[in-house]
Amino acid sequence: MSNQEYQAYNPSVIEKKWQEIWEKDQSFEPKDDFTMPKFYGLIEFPYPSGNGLHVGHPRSNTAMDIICRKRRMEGYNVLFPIGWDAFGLPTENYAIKNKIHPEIVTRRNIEHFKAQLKMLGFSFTWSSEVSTTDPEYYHFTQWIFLKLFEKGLAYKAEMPINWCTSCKVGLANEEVVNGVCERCGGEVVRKVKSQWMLRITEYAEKLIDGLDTVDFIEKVKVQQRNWIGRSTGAEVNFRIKDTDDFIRVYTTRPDTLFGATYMVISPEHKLIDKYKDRITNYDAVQEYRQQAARKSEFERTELAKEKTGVELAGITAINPVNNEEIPVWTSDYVLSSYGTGAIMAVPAHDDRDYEFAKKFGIEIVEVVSGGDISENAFTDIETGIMINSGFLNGLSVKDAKAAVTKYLEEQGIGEAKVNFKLRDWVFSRQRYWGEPIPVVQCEKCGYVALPESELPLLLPNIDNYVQTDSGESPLVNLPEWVNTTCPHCGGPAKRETDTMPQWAGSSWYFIRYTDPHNQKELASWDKMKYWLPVDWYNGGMEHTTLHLLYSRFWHKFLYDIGAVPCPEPYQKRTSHGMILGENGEKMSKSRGNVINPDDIVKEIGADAFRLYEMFMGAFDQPIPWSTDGARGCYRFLERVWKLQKMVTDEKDVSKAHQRSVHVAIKKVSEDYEKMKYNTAIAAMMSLVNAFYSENSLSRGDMAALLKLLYPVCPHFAEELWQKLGLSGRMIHEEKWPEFDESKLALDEVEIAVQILGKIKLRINVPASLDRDALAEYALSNDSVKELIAGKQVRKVIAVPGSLVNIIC
RNA sequence: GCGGAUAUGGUGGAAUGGCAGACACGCUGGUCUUAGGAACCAGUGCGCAAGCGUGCAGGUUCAAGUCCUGUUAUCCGCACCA
Repeated sequence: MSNQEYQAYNPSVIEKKWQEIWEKDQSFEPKDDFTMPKFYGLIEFPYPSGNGLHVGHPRSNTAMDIICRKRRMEGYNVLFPIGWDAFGLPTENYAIKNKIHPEIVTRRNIEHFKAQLKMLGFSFTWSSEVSTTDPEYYHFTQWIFLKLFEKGLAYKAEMPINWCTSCKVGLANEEVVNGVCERCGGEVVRKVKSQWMLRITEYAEKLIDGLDTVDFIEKVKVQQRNWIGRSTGAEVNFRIKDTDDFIRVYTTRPDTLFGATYMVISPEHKLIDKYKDRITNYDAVQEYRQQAARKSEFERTELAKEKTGVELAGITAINPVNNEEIPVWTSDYVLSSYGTGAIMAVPAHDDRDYEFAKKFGIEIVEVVSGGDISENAFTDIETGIMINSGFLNGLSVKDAKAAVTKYLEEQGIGEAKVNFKLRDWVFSRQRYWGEPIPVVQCEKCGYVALPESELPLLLPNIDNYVQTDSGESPLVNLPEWVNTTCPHCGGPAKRETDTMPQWAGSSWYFIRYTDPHNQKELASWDKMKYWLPVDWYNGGMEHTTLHLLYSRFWHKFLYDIGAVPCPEPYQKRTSHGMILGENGEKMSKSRGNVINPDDIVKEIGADAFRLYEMFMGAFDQPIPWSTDGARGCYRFLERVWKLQKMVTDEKDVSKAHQRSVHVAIKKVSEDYEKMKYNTAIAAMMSLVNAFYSENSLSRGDMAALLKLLYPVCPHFAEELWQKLGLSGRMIHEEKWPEFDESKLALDEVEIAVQILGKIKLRINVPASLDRDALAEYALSNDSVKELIAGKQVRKVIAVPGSLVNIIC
C-alpha cells in the first residue's frame, strides 16, 4: 500500500504540471551527439486555419508521438519537429473579408494552434519550429526555385486556368465543385493565362522507380504509380497520302497495327490547319473544333459517354505495315495533351475505338482471335493469338508486340516509346499570400532570375489583397515594387507578380527542420547527413498525389544538384484514416457534426482523448467518432489510477501477474510498431483487468504497465510514476521494457476437441505436449473415449495449444 | 469504365488456415447510495431447443472470417491517357 495520500484523478491539473516540467527541462530536445542512433519522425505540418485544430490532427500526431516517445526510451536521438504551412488561400480570403493583414491572421492562428498542440502534450522538437511565411524560410524556397529555373525545370507557358465569371477570379482546381465556383456558384470557364510551370514530368521515371526503394504503404505506391501513369508502347508514322507528311501516333498496342482501320487526331492538332485546303469539308471540321474548344472541362467529362467527331474528307493515311488507305477523323476523345495527340484506331481491340466505329459505321477488322467482335472489342492481351496480321500471324500478343516494334525500328517507321500521364505542375497563383517568384521580365532579355544575393525577395506590404478584375495578383498594383531593373542588362524590367502555390513551402520543410536557423543554406550538410532521410512520415491519403509527390520531386532534384545527401526524402510512409462524425458522415460545419478537441480535453483531459483516438479502431481505416467511447477511455484511466491503492511493496514483477505482464509487453511493443494501437490498448486493458481480478499488484507490475501506457498517456504515466516513487527518475527517462519469452509459457492449456471438425468438448492438457503426445493424451481422456465409443478413428490431427480434431 | 479499400453482434472493432465475437461502447438485472449520467457485481451473437451463425453463391482443406473462383453493396481516388 502506498503511503501517499490518495487523490482523485484530475487530468487538468496533472497535464498542465507535466507540460510545464517538460518545457522547462527541454525534455524532448534532440542531442547534438551524432554518434547516437537517430530517429526522425514526421507528421504533416498543419495549415493554421482560423478554425483551430480538428480531431484529425491529434490522430496522426498522437500516433507519431507514441513512436517517438518509445524510440527515446529505446535510446534513440529523436527529431520530431513541428511547423506551419502558413501561406494559402483561406487566410487570404479571411484577410480580404475582414480587412486584416494575412500576416497578422497567420500569427494569430499559429498562436492558437500552438496552444492547442501544447495542450495535447506532443513531444515535439519545438526548437525546430518553422513557418513557410517567414522570410528566413522562404528565402530558400525561392532559392530552390532559382535552381529549378537555372536547370530549365521552371518555365513559363500558356495554360488554361479555371476562371470564375462571376467573381472574376482564377480558381484552384479544388475550388471548382461540379463545374461551378465553390464560393459564389458562378459559372467557371477555362481561360488561357501565362503560367509558371515546373517540369515534374522530367522526373516521372525517377519518381516511379524510387518507389521500389522506400517503405511506403502499398496503397500510396499504387496511387502514385497510377497517377504518374507509365505506359509502354510505340510511336508509329502513318504517311498522309500524296504528301511527305506523317501523322505520328502513340499506341500501347503496336501488335494490332494490321487492325487499324482509321485514325483520329485531336481537334487541336496542327495538321488540320496545315491541310485545311485539302479538307473538303473544312467548314464542318472547323465548327466541330470550335465546339470542342467551347466545352468547359465539366461538359467534356459529362459528355464523355457519347462519342462525337468529324471525318477529314479529302485526307487519308497509309497504314505502314499493309499499305492500306484509311480515313482520318478528328474527335475530342483524343487528347492533344497526351502522346502525340493522334491515334491509330483499332476498333476490334479497343473499347473507345469500337464505340466510335460502330457509331460512324467504320470497318472493324479482327486481328487478335479469342473474342467476339460482333459484340464487343476484344481487349484481352493474355490469351489472344494474332490473325489477319501478315508476318505476325500465330504469335501471342506479347510476342507480336516485340516483333512488330523491332520491325518498325528496322524500317524506320516507328520506335518503342514510354509515355506518362503525369502533367507538368502549374506553379503560379495570381494571389498575394504566397512566396514571390524571384524572377523579372526584361524587355530585352526575357525572364531573368534574380541573383541569389537578392534573396529573400520579400513579399511587400499592401492594403488590398483582392485580385484585379483581370485576375492578376494584387501585387500588380504596386508599381514601385513591380518596376525594377534587369539584373542581366540593367534595363527596365518588371517583377513577376504571380506567387508560388501552397505546395512550394511544404515541398522541403522536412529538410529545414534539421537546421532551421541556417542563414546560408537549406541546412548544413552534416545535419542533413545525420538526420535525413525522414525515418517515418505519417500523413493523409489526400496528399498522395500532391504534397507527397511534389516533395519527392523537389528532393530528387535537390539530390541531383548535390544539395541534399539522399535520393528519397522519406524512408517510410504510413497513413491514418479519417475521423467521421458520430453519424458516420464526414465532419463538416454544414452537417453540424464537428467535434472540437478543446471541448473533449476539457471534459476528459488530453490523455483520455489521445487514448480514445488510438483505441477507436484500426488506425488506417476511417472511423466514426463516439463521445461515449471517449468517456470509456477516461474510465479506463480512472481504473488504472485507482490501482495505486492495491500496489504492494514488492519491487519486481509479481509471480501472480508475471505471465500477463510479459504478454502485455510483447503485444504492446509489437503493436505500436505496426500502428495497431487499438489492440495494444486492448492488451493493456486486459492487463488491468487481470490486476483487478487479483485485487493486488506489485510495484514492478505497475511500473511495467505505466511504461507501456506512457507513450499514449504521457502526463498520466509521469504523474503516477512519480506519485508511487517507482524510480528516482521521470518515466520518460526510463528504458522501454523488454519481455522474456520464457515467462510467456503456461503449464496447462485448454484445448478444443473436435469430432469431424465440430467442437464437442474442451479439456485441459499439459502445455508441453507435442503433436503426437497431445493426440494420445486426448484419445485417452475418458470423455473423449465416450464420444468416440464404437467408432473407428481414422485420423487424428493435433495442434498443440489449440485443438485436437478426430476423424471417425 | 479503371484503380484501391471495406463488408464480422445493437455500436466501434478482435482473431500467424486451428475454440469467431478479444477489448470497449451501449443495453439488462443487482449491490451501495438522499440521488445517479458515480462505483462495484452479474449478464449480453441468434435460437425454447437440437442447432445456426463473419454480404451472397460455389470451391480447396481434417479444419475457412482468413485461401481460390464468381457475385453484390458501400466508401475513396482517377476520369476517353490510345
